[in-house]
Amino acid sequence: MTRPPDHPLGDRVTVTLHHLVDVLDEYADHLLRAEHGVTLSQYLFLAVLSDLDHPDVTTLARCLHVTKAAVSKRVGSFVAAGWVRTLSDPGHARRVVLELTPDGVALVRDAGRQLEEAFTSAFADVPQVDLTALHRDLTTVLVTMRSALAQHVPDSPLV
Amino acid sequence: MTRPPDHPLGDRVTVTLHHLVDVLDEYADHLLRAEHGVTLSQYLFLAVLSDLDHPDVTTLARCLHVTKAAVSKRVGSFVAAGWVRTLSDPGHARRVVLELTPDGVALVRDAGRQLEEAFTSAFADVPQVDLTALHRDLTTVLVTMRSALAQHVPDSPLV
DNA sequence: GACTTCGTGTCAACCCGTTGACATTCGCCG
DNA sequence: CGGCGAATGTCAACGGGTTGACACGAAGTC
Repeated sequence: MTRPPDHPLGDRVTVTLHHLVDVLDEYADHLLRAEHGVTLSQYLFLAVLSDLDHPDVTTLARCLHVTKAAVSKRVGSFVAAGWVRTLSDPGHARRVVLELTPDGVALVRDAGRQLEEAFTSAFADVPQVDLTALHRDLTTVLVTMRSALAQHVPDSPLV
Repeated sequence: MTRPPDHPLGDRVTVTLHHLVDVLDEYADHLLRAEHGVTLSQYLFLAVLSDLDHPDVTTLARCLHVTKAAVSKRVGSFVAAGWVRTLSDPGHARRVVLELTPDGVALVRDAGRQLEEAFTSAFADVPQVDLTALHRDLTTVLVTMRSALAQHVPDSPLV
């Protein structure tokens, strides 16, 4: 331990949070690759799309918390993989409307269910902590930090 | 809400965790850019380097939880910015040893202190939750999920 | 000394994100 | 009708990550 008293990487809680989401993501990513041949990033794209009703590129980008350029670049590979179809709005020539193919719907359904089961069974191995209370506290911290962010960075896409 | 009962994105807690780290990172990134002209990613590179004693590329990569190729590519820009120096091990011709310049040391010290202050003051605005207990519970969940990950992905860099 | 094996760093190709610029289209208003 | 601002999607250039291949040096073995 080079410097025990002052930790240079921000408060320790932030480090633990990062580690936790890294582990959770790696776990989900491995399950999705092995069982469904998709990346976690790809699954999230399709899952968010499945919750929307024929969004355009801009709307999907906002819901994914990324830029429209990022979505625009990825659409091609999803269409090539057979999970997504692009439609054109007859009333708005520049709009590109997105929808899942039947294959995409099935993938999101099956992968989502399996992911749900895996995480609930994994979380069941932590009886010492009250997950509902933990979630509530995390939400409280989140809203506080979000307002703190809004004060310092008013035009952030996360607020 | 298209599907209220079953959430396809894994348990809600995971979503909240992602949002929280996103907000925390954005907050830190904005502070570092405005006050010190560095990205959060750049600061983390330098801060981890500052905690090690003349590591080589492979060692720093392991501590950053990235591949050595990722570190190898970034070193050049850090040297060009004047924060990092590269040394060569006289007893090991292929090793590239890294160290901070005085500028790099000062940057990590100043930015780290300011980051620490900002986060402690922000967390002080959440008196409703016991941060120590929250941290303890998060750590408990982390170790459980890490062992769950180790069971499914034995050769993961995170375990 | 020659051989194999391992460790180390670099490279190319790719994935995925950003910003800034751009052409096109929509919609409003004079 | 004409013009002009806002919205939309795409592109190039870049930051930063990965994997797989590779060249080279270190080290043990025959």
